[in-house]
Amino acid sequence: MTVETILQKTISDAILSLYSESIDQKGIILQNTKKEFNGDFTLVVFPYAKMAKKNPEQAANEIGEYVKRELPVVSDFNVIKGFLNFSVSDEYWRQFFSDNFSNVDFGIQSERKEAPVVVEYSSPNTNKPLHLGHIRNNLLGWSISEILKANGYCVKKVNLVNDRGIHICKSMVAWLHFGHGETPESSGMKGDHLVGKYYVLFDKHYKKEINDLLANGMSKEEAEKKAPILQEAQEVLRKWEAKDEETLALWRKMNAWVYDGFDKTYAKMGVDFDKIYYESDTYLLGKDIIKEGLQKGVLIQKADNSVWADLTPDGLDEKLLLRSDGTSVYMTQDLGTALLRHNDFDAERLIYVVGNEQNYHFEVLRLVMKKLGYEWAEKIYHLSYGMVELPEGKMKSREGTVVDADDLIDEMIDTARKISEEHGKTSAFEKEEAEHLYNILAMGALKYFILKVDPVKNMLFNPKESIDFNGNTGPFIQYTHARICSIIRKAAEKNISIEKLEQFPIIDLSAKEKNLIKILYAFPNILKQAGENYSPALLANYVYDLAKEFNGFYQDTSILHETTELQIILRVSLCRFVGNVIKTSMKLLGIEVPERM
RNA sequence: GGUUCCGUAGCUCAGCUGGAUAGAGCAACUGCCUUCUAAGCAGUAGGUCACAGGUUCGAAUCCUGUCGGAAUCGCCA
Repeated sequence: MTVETILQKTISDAILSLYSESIDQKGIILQNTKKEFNGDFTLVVFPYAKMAKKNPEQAANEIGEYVKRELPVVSDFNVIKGFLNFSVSDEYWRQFFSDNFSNVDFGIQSERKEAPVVVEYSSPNTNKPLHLGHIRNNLLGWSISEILKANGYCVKKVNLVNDRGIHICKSMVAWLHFGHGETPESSGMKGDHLVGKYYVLFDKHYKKEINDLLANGMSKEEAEKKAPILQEAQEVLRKWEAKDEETLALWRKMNAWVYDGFDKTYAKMGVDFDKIYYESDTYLLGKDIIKEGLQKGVLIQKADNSVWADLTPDGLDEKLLLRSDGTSVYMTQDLGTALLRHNDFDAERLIYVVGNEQNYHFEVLRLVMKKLGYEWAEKIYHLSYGMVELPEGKMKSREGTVVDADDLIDEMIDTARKISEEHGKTSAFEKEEAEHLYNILAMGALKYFILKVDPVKNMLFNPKESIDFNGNTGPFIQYTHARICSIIRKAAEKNISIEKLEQFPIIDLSAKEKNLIKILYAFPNILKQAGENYSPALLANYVYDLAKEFNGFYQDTSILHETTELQIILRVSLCRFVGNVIKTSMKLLGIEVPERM
């Protein structure tokens, strides 16, 4: 039990005994006392003062007296206007500190919850390489999965690869026309980039054909449909659906190239999956559900045989679920895969990490599922995230303003190398060790930069200026960790053993030490909130605050000097604690922390 | 036009379920490397929390409206 829960309970008792009002202890909200005031936890008493029909100050004093009398851990209290500030005894903080400082799993929930949480993320198309938008998706999906695991959930990370459809056929057609048998081996290109190259070539050629047709007097709309290369792609799609062996062989070959490329990018980003679904296996799913819905009469069939869901009662419009020719649309498939996933995992929650351009889609998905009688539709949660914008505006593939994931990562590594060498940081490093460090720093900078922003918000990414190594950045936190490791190494050289903690209670904590301990104390709660809100940003901003606070402490405290051995032990232990929490937080964000840099 | 989301310092972002004097970083300016790593620290300056109403002891936070920006409203995925 934490002090907060004990305080809540006692306050609840106090209100009951003083004012005969019963308030659930969970409804008693405590906040951390602001730095400018004395105390550790603050109760805002205005609501209870009203209840007690007394003025706030009087009520605060009464509650304060009661709590101080009943709770030995509360050493004192003070009242300012309607704010009741409790001071928790130093013994409590020291005890908390010595109980937890060496716990590498501090804050991690060890009790396992039974039902899994399924997190779908990444979900790439196989016709082009991953770009900056995918990076946000992948980092968010991976990190939130790890955060949920740390909160005791059994998490299944899944990827639904969109491996079929007109887009991949476009790449195939272009490759047949212009490829001359080019392969990743023959060209030295990464497979996904190679296939992407042909997708771009297709588009170029397609545009040219449209222009030619326009020049011949055809309408724009017609030209877009009649362009020969597009018709060819559509023919390839028909052949694919008819399981034409030659088409399938090419499709398999080119997809294999792409997967090979994706795997490399995923590995660089450090993300992984427990299960991969392929749309080619699932794209026919969902039709049965629709039929069932028709029989139940919750869906409507129009004269042309197309099937619709009427969502006007829910404030939306009508949504197509089956085309007039009986083929399925995106929504049909998603209905099917949702059911499949529910059956596969019997999950407590189905999380989809998908961009906010699909907010409407998921709203409809949930509503239709419910209409069809699947109560578990409420378990579907769309973890929606905003777009990544560039200084020039939106990323547009046609205008070539897309930031390629692999290019960006390489560029980051170059930057890390350049800056590190300028600082002369790695002159003593072996070459291999230095390269490894540049890698860690580059990915740390990139990941932290993206994860620290609230997912719902669109974010701006300036490739030239945004990725920095100073200030609120990944490398700053990594740097803090490296210095902590350095202190612990030096302490070991001085034969300072931090195991002698039973001696701690006789040492007074300085204000700065106490402040750090209070920040550390908050970690489990932050972790829980990050899980509940599906927001790695919460954790990222917390760990920055911690690192910043530690740096201030580091600067004006002689951790290893000019003091008694016991004080040194205490401070080194504090370093250990801060280091552990930084390491854990960063790990959950997917960021490695080096021991020296 | 309908719906949803966003709007906080010059720029990029925090601000937990309403609480005390709105916080960081970057950029600018001042100091600090003989002392555990200066990728750092301390400080100065920078705000009508888009705007207007409302709710209440109390609003950046909740409600309504207005103005800006984004997304979406395809028999594309």
